[in-house]
Amino acid sequence: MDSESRCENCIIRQFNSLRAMSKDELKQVSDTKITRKIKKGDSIFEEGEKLKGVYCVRDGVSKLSKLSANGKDQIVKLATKGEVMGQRSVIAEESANLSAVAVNDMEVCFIPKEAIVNTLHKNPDFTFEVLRLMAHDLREADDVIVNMSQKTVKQRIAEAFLYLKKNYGEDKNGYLSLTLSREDIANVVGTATESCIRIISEFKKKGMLKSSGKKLGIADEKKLQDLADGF
Amino acid sequence: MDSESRCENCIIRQFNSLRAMSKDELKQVSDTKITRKIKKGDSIFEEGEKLKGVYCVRDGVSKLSKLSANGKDQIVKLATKGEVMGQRSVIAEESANLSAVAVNDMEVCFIPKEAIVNTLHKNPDFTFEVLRLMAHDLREADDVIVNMSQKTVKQRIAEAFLYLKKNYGEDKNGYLSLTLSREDIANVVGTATESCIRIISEFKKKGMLKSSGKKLGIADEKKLQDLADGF
DNA sequence: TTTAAAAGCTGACATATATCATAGTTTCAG
DNA sequence: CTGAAACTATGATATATGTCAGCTTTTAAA
Repeated sequence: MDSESRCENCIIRQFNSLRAMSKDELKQVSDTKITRKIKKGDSIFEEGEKLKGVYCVRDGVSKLSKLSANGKDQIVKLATKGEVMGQRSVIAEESANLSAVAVNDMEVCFIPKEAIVNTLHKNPDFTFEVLRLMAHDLREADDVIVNMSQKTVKQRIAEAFLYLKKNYGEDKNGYLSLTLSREDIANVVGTATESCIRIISEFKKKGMLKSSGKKLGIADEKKLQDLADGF
Repeated sequence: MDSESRCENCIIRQFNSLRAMSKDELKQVSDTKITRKIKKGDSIFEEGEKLKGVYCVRDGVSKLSKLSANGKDQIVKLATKGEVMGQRSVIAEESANLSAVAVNDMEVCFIPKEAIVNTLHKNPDFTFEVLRLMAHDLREADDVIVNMSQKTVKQRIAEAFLYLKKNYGEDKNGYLSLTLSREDIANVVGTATESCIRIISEFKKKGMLKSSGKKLGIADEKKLQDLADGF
């Protein structure tokens, strides 16, 4: 599969609308995109920046985070292959509210906002699909709000590991494919790094998590799930 | 202003698209809507319910909340005159993820989902406007997530009062127009009712809030803002 | 008007979590 | 290979917040 068609797939998968975009429109997106390689730890865009387009993740994982007043980063979302970053800012014509930083080496393709806005205006089915996805995202955001305010740090960390397994899978030995630093996990669940480390150690002692080198794996999914659910 | 045109205004204001909806479409919405009166404390729809349409708030305020595993309600949003409830569920074709309960006596109008979906499919400008609003909402949801996980309860309560003043205003004596119970405030900021009561008392002692009867008012906005910002 | 229920308040106490300090361990650039 | 920097780990302690219990005041229904 060449890079052109792979990039189209990003858009198509994200917007779930192969049928909704005409050949011409796809062609236009392909013609205008630019591919970039991003090294682990490097930034793709920063909070407050005016985005000139959206970024489609072709390979690797990016963390989308926001700096809070107390100087801590809160990771709001992890974006992986096939996902698009920056579309909210482009659609709402607002500056980016999140920063995007590469969790590991990445490849992203850039799609100028004109191409997106153009298609949105010309192709109602496409727009409707984007709307449906955004409605779904909004629902998920509500769930996150409830979890953040009602669950304990332990429960949220348990959930984070279940999420990592569900969304990124595990290798043949049962270790999570995506390895995040303790600090990143802490920033996902909104806690102090030390607390995160302590709880992970506790989970290992209790046989819910296992580790091998710097890899972490889920050893007892049911126990972890029960804890996350508050039992 | 008769009730028909007022209801149209709800939709128009919410979707910010007077020009985007044709006369015929507006007519169709008017023809299909049903008006309902809701008493304080009564429910408009429940979490998990399949909504047959959206509700447009014509008068009063509704709290949109979700029951968490530990049995506490988390209020995710307050919907007031001109706002529409249930559109996410209708657009994403998912069951409602939030319950809507009247904070005070309300009047709402019901718009069947066919009318909405119909217009969404036929009128791309309308769809694009809805999309823009939803993109904006999603950004706000991200901000709430960051606040919930990074700010203290005191900061969040301070913010809640500033929000109430900003969005619902105050009477001539400087008391908030919208009076919420301590429990409701606690459920907005995600804390225990007792903690909320204690902190409100503290704010009164420190001259940041004032009270008269069951009304609360902001006595020192700057102090409250500084606290919310972490100074 | 009476009275039960809901809301508001306060104290005592338990506990989760943050913070600070220190040290071992891994990673990686030079 | 080596040293500095980043990451992981753990203890001691402080603090914010939740929980439980009892009480008063307000609200609203009979």
